[in-house]
Amino acid sequence: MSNRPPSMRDVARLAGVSLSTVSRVMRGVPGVSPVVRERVQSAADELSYVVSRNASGLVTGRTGRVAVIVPFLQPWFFGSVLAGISDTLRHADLDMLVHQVGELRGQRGWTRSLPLRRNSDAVITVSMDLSSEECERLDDVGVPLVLTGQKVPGRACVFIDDRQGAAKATRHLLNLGHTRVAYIGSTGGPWLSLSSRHRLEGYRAAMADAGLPEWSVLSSPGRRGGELAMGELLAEHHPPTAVLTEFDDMAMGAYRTLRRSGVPVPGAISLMGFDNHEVASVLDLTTVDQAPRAIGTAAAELTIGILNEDAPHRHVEMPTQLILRQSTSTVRERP
Amino acid sequence: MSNRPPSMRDVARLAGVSLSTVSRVMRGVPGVSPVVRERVQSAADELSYVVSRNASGLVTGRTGRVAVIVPFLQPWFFGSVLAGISDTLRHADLDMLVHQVGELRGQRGWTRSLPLRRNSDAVITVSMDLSSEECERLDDVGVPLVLTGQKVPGRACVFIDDRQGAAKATRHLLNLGHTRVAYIGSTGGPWLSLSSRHRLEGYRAAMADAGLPEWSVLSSPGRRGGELAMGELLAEHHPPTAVLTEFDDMAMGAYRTLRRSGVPVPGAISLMGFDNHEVASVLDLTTVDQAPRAIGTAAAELTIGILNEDAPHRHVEMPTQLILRQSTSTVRERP
DNA sequence: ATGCTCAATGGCATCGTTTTCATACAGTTG
DNA sequence: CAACTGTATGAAAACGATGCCATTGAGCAT
Repeated sequence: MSNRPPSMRDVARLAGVSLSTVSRVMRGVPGVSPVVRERVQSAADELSYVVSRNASGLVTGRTGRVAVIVPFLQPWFFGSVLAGISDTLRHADLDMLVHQVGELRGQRGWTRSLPLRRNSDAVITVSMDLSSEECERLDDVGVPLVLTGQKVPGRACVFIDDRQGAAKATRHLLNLGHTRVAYIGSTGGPWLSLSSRHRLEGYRAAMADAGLPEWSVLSSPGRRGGELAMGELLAEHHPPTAVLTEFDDMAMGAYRTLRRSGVPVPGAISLMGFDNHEVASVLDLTTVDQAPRAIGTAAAELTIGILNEDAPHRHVEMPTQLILRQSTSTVRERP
Repeated sequence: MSNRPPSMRDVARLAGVSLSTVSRVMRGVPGVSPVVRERVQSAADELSYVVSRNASGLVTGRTGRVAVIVPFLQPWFFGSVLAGISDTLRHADLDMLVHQVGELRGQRGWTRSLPLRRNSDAVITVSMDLSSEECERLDDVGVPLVLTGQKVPGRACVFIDDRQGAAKATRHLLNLGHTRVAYIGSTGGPWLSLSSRHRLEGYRAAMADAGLPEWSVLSSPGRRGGELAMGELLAEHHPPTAVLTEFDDMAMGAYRTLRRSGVPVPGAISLMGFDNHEVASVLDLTTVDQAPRAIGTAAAELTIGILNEDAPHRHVEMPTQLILRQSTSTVRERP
């Protein structure tokens, strides 16, 4: 293992100049003659020297890092958002610190347990659905805060219009001629409850507009919840001919129940999800896309904008898009 | 926005002690009376002070951060590995820096472009399938390197026995009475090529052991490749009665083709994947689990061990496990 | 009382940068 | 030739922690 990584002093010695000059060259600021600049550059290359963010950050007060807080890392969605964030931050020469909150959440003062303060220039939360109290706790860190997946007045946020997305989906089903359109939603989940509410509202609004009665079943979030909820619906005397679920994961559970019960999709029941899960295409599931990667990109851009003080707009609404596949079709009443 | 984050000096002043004492308390080292310790602690809490890793790292030479390098962030697999790493590192009070290499890979000297040097205490690569030259480049950073998803003699690695896993899967199909067992593999993928090779070898070995002819189709990695490959197999005069794919993603593509062609699974063809993708259960896909989260955990533990100098074992082989679901069954010849 | 030990605490140099200020030197001008 | 530019360069003081060494004072044996 190498003894000690080279310091700026080593570069200075090798190039025969002072520390200040090396610093100027490394930061690319003017005020160094081309000859010297060249000499310093090649000295640095020779030692394969890179500036210690630790040390420079100490002086500048900037760490060159952005902390990203996610509830969990496993679900598909977060990987996509992180991918967007990561790519965008790299171009601004910022590193990405990832904190998975997970089960820690709920413990009083989990925001404290993260070593954010002084260790990042900004904080991005991903679908954390923060309470205003939690927001304030994070404000306390003293760096800009950018939220995704929730809309809070006066704060920098990136979000989608869940209400509109769900309404769009519902209208798609209604346009196909369905009148008995049920909704499977989640309840009591550990996060996303705000988005849950909005999606349900969107469905309700669309149904009301069409003058049709709403029909919603709430279950535990996740695949299992979808399975159970669909079971309930099938047990009805007159089951629905179309079902919209709050997210693709629940749709997959519902799909499983349908397959096991021998109910043809979309023959007897049209099924729709929400999210455009990476495997929705495998199931040919009609769904609503929310472009998670683009959300990440937007959040990172917003963050960079704020850090550069040229903060333009603080609210970014991402579009949702209907993805039509094979799991929905016009209504065909069963005999 | 607050003026300036509190420094250790502020805490010291508030608690009426010296800098050294605060430092001792924050690091939890002995040599401070309980009374003072308590006083300092509450002063720190009041200011919601946390130590600056930047500053402490400057002195100790440790950054308190571990860099994780992944090819991409979107695929399900990486999220799971990261989840394992993240949780484990947190307990050791280490932060996780994530670098997505993505398209950068392949550019000469991509290892240089990452600001690793001096900015992390260790580097973990996830399924990067590094060449020995790339390894050396990373050694150059001067911090311990831990590889996952590949086995390199003399280096700290975490990996699974792909060969054995594929052989296990193949034998499962053979035990069900299948004799025409095909393999769908990937070719020319941007990464994972080593693991690809091993899985194919495992399949071949199992077939050879059973005295049966191998039958493999290589296609582009990913779902689309699976679709196409399965199309090819179905076009044969005597299609196989069982198909093993290199990974679940390809199995999903294959599954789609089968569904569209009206071939019942597992009625006419038994289908197996490899990875235990989070949605394999939705499709009731029999597969081989490689516990990505556990891989992450193991890699992080290995890293921590090395950092604490008590590095025990440098090679960790993770077990694979057959996950039996509904997509495989005993052979039933079609009429 | 005196000397000794040991735990608790404070002082200060140090880490590797940035930043401000001072200096040297070349070129221009009156 | 003196005074004034302005541009390169260097010296030194931060930044916020750690870690070594010195100091203090209490407890105890002599």
